[in-house]
Amino acid sequence: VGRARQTLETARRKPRQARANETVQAILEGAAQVLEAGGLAAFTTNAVALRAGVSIGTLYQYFADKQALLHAIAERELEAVLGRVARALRGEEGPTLEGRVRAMVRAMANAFGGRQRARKAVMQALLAEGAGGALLAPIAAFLAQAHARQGEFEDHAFPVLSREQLFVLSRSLMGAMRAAVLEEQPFLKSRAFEDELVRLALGYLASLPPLPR
Amino acid sequence: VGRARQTLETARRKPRQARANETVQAILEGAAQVLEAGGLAAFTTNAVALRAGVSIGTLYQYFADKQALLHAIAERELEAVLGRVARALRGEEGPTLEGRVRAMVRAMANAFGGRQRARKAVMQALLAEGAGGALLAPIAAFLAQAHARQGEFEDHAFPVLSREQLFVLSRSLMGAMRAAVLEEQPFLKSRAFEDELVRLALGYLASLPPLPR
Amino acid sequence: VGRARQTLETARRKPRQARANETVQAILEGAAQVLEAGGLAAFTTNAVALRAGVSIGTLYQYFADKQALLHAIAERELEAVLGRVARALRGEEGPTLEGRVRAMVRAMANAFGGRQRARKAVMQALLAEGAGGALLAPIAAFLAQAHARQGEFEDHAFPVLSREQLFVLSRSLMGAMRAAVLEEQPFLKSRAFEDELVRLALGYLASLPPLPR
Amino acid sequence: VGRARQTLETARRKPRQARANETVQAILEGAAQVLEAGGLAAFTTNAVALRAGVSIGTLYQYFADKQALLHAIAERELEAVLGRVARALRGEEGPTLEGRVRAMVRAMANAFGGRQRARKAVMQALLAEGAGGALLAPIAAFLAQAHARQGEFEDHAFPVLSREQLFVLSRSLMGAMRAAVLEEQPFLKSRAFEDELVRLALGYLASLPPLPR
DNA sequence: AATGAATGAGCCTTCATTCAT
DNA sequence: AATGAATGAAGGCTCATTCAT
Repeated sequence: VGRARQTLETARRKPRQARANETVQAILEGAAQVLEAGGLAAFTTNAVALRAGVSIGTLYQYFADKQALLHAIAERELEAVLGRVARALRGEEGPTLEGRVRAMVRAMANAFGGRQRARKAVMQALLAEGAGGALLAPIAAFLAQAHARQGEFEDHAFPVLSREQLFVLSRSLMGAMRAAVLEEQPFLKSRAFEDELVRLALGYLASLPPLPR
Repeated sequence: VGRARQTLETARRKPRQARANETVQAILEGAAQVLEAGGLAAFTTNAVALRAGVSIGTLYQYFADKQALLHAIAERELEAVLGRVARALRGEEGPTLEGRVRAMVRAMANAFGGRQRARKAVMQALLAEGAGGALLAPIAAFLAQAHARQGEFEDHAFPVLSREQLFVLSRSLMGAMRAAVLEEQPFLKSRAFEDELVRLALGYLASLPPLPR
Repeated sequence: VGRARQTLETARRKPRQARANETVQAILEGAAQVLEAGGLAAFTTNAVALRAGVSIGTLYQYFADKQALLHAIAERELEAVLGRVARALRGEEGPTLEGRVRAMVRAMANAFGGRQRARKAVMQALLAEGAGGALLAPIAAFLAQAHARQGEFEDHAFPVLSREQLFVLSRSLMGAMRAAVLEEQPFLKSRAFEDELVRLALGYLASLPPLPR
Repeated sequence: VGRARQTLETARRKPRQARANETVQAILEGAAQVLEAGGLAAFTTNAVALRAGVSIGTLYQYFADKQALLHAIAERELEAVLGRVARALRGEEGPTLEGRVRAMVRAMANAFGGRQRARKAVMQALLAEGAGGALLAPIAAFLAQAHARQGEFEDHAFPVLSREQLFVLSRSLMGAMRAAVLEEQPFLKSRAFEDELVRLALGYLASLPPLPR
């Protein structure tokens, strides 16, 4: 976003920055392709540069190191997903709790533009350095605030969730989805699968004690 | 030489295997220690050999390559866990559905003898090569057969689960646990966390339609 | 284009040269600063351009390569020193032999405007390519001519020096000073150090046989 | 020397160490050759390994990094010289002050087995990291203690030297010799040159005030 | 005259694996 | 059965230099 924004703001003033932006995009795209094609093992800076059609030196002009590149690609994809997830949770695609959860599930299932291996690799890499939490932060945040925004829900009382409950709810959903990705389950984007995920979330919420601390 | 050795083979087999077994155990233990101490990044074959007190050559006498070592260590730990998980599911530590689920959750949470970093590293490594599914096989198997063994449950009607339902139930549980490990959550072995996992499973089961196909 | 430009050449030369000169000075100053701040290791053409506030392309418009830049900076500083050294040797700051030697030593010790690290780095770089001798040429020249200019000295008979004697006298003085710079000795500019250098030179001269060949 | 000794001591016990020792020597020799042939610029770890006839991996098995290799080569050569310098200063090759100084000068002039470029390169490298002082430590130490050992000298009263005097005496000698090396002066090992260096040292000592503080 | 994006050769270093002893 | 010295492919990264604009 930072860079994309810059392009818009200063495109006129510094035509050179336009080229730079193209290069950055090419690198990110190349990185995603390498990841998709060969997973984390094939993800070398040289391979990315090659695929992106730039020199290795150019790559390092824009990304401090390999990790930075990984973060950038994660961010790029995440940005796209999170926008849709946020809209879903805000109820813009259906006001009921179920509607929101369903929309969110759908958005997550379609993350990374369908590049499952790349998605998998990025996940692994981020988890490996302990930055995996960031992927879920927005979802956790929504759930954490849901109680306070009780009024928004037409059909459901939303309990305050404890730390552990929050964790279990978000991670179990993600876990199921992640497993479907990693195991390349054919039903990943099916309605039946989506139904079960929604049921899992709603069933869990329904089973919570009426008056949690 | 080959023949002469063969002649002695039977006589020496026992003691040889004993020594060999010790060596293998030493290597596996060393591997677990290296993993625990430095994570996957420190997990080099040389480091393992050093920690195990054997030469690198010896290590390769027992393990074809690094992956084999990793699989062996995973297997060793898995074996220990799976035994307890199976007993839990069989109802040997409490006949109710909740009791079984709870015992299973507990067994899983205590896997790897408490060596969380090693557990995390092994998980990562196995996931990286797509072998992660193996971790869930026994649980999936149990759930798949639960309906058929309806009689075993004193307190609960156990529905037949569809493919998607089976998947969601097992993977969401594992996913939550996995995330707790990978994110090094402090509450991994807490009672509160255990409660929520049990609730997740039971809540999901309870939310299933009365008469599934 | 080439011709058209030539037509204008004379008219614009002055202002152009003025700007160009500013740029060159900025680059040289930036180079000195980089050298002083980070030594030879930090002395990259990009770093110099950045510090000088010009683009890397501009730097290369004025300096063929990194070495040329280094030579230029050495020359710039040398020019300043040599002027003072020459005046010292000419007796303009004290007519006696001791006075001249002392003034020379002082001038050398204050070279590079006190930027010791930069001085050290330049020395290293020049020595590395065997151009170190240039630093001493003027001094050697003076000594070589001193006998012929016997009349200039009020207090001392100045012997003709053999090739080896000339060499030893000049290089030992420089060597001591150089070492003080490279080892970053705190006493570099102290009076005590200066005294000893003067003593070294005078003591050596006094020990020469009365009638050298 | 340390390693050579080990070979003799443990040659029987650990034949493998003999091979290792050979390798180390080969690497050091290769390093010296590379340095001699192409100076510091050509001194890459790959070049050294190639010249030494070992793989790059082997090189790194014995030397932590490039610097360590440089230090080792410096140490190896230094050890050889310092032994002779020490003997000279102890008076074992002539009891008079002049005899000692002369023997020392000669030992230094013959340092590095005549490999001047290698010597130069090593000097530069060590100076570049501020470790240059070590090269002179033993000489400085001798001079520093000479006064206390007054009785050893049959022909000379040896004054106590101040820090600055010690520095000037040792560095000027080294400086002249160094310059002769770097400028590849033909008289480097001539008697005439040696005479002048001795004269420089003795002349300086003679010019010191009779009763220094 | 100036810019700065792009280049790519080449450097240092790691580590899985082999094989002679 | 064990040893450990040796190997070398491969990776991350730097930086002097070029050239289209």
